[in-house]
Amino acid sequence: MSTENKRNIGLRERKKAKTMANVQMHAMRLFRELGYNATTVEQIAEAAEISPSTFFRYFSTKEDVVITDNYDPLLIAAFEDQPSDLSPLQAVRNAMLSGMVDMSPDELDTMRERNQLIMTVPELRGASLNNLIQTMQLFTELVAKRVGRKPDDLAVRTFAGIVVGVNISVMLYYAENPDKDFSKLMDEAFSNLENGLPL
Amino acid sequence: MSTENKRNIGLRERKKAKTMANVQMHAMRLFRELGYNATTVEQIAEAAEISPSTFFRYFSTKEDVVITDNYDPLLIAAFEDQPSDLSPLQAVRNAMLSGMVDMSPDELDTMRERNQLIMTVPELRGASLNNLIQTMQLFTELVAKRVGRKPDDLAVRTFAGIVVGVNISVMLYYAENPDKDFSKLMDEAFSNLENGLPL
DNA sequence: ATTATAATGATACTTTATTCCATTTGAATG
DNA sequence: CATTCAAATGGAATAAAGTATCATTATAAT
Repeated sequence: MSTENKRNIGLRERKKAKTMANVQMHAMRLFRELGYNATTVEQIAEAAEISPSTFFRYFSTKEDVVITDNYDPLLIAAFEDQPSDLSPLQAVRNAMLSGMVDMSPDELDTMRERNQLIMTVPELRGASLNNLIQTMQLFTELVAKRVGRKPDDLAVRTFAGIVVGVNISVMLYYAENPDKDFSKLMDEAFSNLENGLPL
Repeated sequence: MSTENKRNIGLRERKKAKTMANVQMHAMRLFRELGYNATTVEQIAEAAEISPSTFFRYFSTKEDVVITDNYDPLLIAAFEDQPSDLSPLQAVRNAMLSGMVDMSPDELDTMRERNQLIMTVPELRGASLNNLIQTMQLFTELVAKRVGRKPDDLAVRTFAGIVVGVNISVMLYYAENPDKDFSKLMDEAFSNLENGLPL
């Protein structure tokens, strides 16, 4: 190990990230043009100029090419940054919204298309919900820490489940109403929850 | 049409129901013994003494042999039976619990094993969550009707999402703690929600 | 008893996903 | 700059899920 080799951002890593993004881009384009099920991994691989085997090295399933994201670390950081005088619910709400406000129009567009595809295609919806549950388990840890309870406390679990439930309803609503503002919908949904579900 | 042919419970229908239950039984046994992924549809078909093609006529996917149930009609009926002076949340809570109290120990056992399998195997969890969303959409209609709002009202949607979220957390908790009483867990989780998530 | 309809089994086929191995490419070192 | 090492890649072979078709068998209706 020489003077500087801590950072993993050599040519190799940069190339991998580039390939990954490229594959996702072509995949989304093909899904848009042909439909998700009508598009084969072989076609995606060909469009991205890689072999099918390489595709599966980047994404372990066809679903993953749509599902894979890295919002969790950001979400965690945002949650832990929330002042401790906020209620857990307010902290979650702020954390979720903070991630969306500073998204470029381009990123918002990508997210919208992704959400529509995911919520429309059963396989993707299932995979995505599975993903949400992992996020939920992460959240359970964080919330437990914050309120000084154990992560296997049913109240903490229920809290995390409810947050996920709000997310699901908003994602579905947004898929049906893509012209609305996602962060506003999320904000509104959390408002309802904070106000004790006024129906 | 003769004097009596309204009821669809001829020999054919009875046989089908029997075959279906038989396939599910053998599938669950094999999944228990070999694991879900290590069990092939061919093995299930052989154990149940049917052909693979017949398997796919009963269940459109391998997942479906675990997921398929018919609780929705019961749940709907139970919800609509709730007195109108109850809040929507209380009505949902009662409806969900009413379905569980009169289950035989045998049925409870089956449900416990099913839940554990589903929550443990990613594919099944995804498929099951997808199913839950369908139930959620059903519920959205019912709640909207009950409170006199439209089914595309975000508040109604959020409410339904939250109910689903509670269910998810309880199902996961129950999979990890199979010795607890499922209906008690559900009751406790809804209590937390009604009390405004005391954390 | 006969005709019509529905369920079944057998076969062939497509696609997803996994595995193994030989080859290529980038990284690190003297 | 050449060489060595490790990682990424492509190609081929394989297994299982799921689909489509068609002949056969079982049930229902008259």
